[in-house]
Amino acid sequence: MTTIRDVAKEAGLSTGTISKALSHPERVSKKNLEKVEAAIQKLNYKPNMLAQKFRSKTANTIVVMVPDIANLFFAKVISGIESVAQRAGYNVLLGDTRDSSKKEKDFIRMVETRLADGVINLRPYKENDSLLPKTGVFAVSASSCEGTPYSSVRIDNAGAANKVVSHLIQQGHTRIGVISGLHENPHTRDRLKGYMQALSSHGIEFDESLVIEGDFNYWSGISAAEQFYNMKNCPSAVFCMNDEMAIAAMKGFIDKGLRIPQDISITGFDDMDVSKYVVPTLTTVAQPAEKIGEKSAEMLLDMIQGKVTETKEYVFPYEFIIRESTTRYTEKAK
Amino acid sequence: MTTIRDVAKEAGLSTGTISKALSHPERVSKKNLEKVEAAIQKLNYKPNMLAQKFRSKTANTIVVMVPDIANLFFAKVISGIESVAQRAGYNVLLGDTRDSSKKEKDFIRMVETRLADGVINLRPYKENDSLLPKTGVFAVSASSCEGTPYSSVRIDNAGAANKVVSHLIQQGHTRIGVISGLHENPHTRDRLKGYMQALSSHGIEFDESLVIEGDFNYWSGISAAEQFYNMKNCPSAVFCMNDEMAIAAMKGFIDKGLRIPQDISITGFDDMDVSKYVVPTLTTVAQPAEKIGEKSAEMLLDMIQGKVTETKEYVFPYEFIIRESTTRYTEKAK
DNA sequence: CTTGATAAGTGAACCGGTTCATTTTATGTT
DNA sequence: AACATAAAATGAACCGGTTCACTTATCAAG
Repeated sequence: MTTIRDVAKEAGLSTGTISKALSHPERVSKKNLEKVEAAIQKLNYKPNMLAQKFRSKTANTIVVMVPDIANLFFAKVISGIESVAQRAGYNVLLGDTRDSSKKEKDFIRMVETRLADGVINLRPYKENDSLLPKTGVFAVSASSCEGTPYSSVRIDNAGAANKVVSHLIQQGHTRIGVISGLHENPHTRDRLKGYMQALSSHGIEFDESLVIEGDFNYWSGISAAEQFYNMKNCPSAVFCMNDEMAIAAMKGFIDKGLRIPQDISITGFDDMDVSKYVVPTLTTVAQPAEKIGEKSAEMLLDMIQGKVTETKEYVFPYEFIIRESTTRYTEKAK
Repeated sequence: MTTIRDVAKEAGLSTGTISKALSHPERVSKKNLEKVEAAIQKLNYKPNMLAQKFRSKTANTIVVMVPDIANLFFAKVISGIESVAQRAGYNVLLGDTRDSSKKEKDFIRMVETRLADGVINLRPYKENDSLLPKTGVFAVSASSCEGTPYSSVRIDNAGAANKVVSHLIQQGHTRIGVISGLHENPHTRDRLKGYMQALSSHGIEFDESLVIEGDFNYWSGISAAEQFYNMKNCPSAVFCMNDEMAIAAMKGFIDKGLRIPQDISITGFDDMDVSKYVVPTLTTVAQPAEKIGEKSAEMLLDMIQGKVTETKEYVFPYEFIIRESTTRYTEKAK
């Protein structure tokens, strides 16, 4: 492996000059710049980035912790992070934590040990379950929830849920089912809050039996749909806490012979690409995933570069998209 | 920042002993091991990984180059890579290249400069368009095509396409349309080859006008469906080169009033999760994405660790999955 | 042709681990 | 107790860049 000293010898200059030629070419004479260039070419010199980073103590890397990489929503957030990071000359180290706190610890350790400059967490913050130390680690929570104790970017989940459910109520629905995420998930909590707000502000009483717990994955949507179908009094509309479960629920109901939206209205959350492919297309809430990623990265870089010191919370607007899967309530259901 | 020398002083030992205690604890006496442990605790010492990697010259990191992170197929391959890498103690650095060769070069440079030990490329190899140097970089191509000149993992794309199209022919279809990827894409080439083989082995003449070029994305599927619909002699079945375009085409045809599969049969490729959600569910080819990722990582690690030197090609079996979107040919079409 | 100021270049020290030849200590044998 | 041998510990050198106090070259002004 050729080192900077080899180049120095070849060019007849000192290592300091070579180093400067590479990082601050404007501070080196044109004549010598050419010599350096020639020597580098001749020796096919590639600076050892590990040595560079080690000495200069900046990794130019940010870590992104993802609970599940095979999730389209996260993929889009990452895409946004990537684009901002790249522009700023930072690398993005992606950590698929698979909800394992051991892995999360490993990635946080990378920041503590200067392998990375900061971390963006895509797993929503849960009280008493944060592995992030209070100090010494620059961190941003993307797609977070209310009450995250460090810098975060999110949408108003409760408000969005409220909006969706209010729309269903205005369409005449009064028995509105919910397919939620896991109860302990912070997103579930926020969105359920919005659901209940919508009911109460329209004078509808909350019926606990209409909330079926899912886990944000496909099969839980299918199973929830079956449970609803078998109720003596099936709801006329179902608010699903993400698109995947909503699409599953539609399939579940269709297989039972119900028509959507004539017999039952369905709403989702996230606006995945699929949601506009599916037949019928899905009424849902669009989260600006890519922008959430971009903003998170910007916030983190500002912290790393010392431009910002206090913790901030950025709340993006969401978009409620009405498509074919919802319609006015009519008597005929089931 | 506390260094190993601080720990040595605190424990009353030499740096060498501390270092050994951390990497080969079995070679240090129990008594001193405890002293070291105590000193580390007391000083809250975190070894500087950059220094470690710099000195030991192994980054324990592999780079994965992805043309598009927001693509479910890639996400699954990555997931497989991650799991193998993690198990071997390697980190995975994800590079979203967005088909930009500049970015690809940057990531390859990371390997050349020892920031990473090897690279897995998820973009299929295209002749005269490879940025990988012939030597000095450990590389594996995942989800590759026939004729990749370095180690690779793939399925038999041509064979799978042949199988799909042969099935359609056996169901009585003779005019079979194709929605392809971009012509220059190697996957397009391989799959088209399979399509033509199926036709010729059943004595059906190839009709160029039945191949419509798409780009693997949703809208190109919609547009292709429209073009087929407007033909004087619309095909009775369409072979789509990925699921996304197949789902789009189904929607396109349905919107025109055609029924699937009664009026027109549709097949996809990839078996995305959505493909079993969609109504009707999609007949397609399943690629073992996760396994492709795992195998790629295993091959790369073997190369890095010097266990294997020659370049290898691993071809996974594919799975042809018949669902609801295809049926026997009947006269009534359109 | 000095002088002074600025630009360019030098090279040894440094970053914080790991490594290894060498010294010290522990263990076993007779 | 004396000696051989293995195990443990030592600490200086090293990795390949960057940094910075210092020297040398350059050039405009007097």
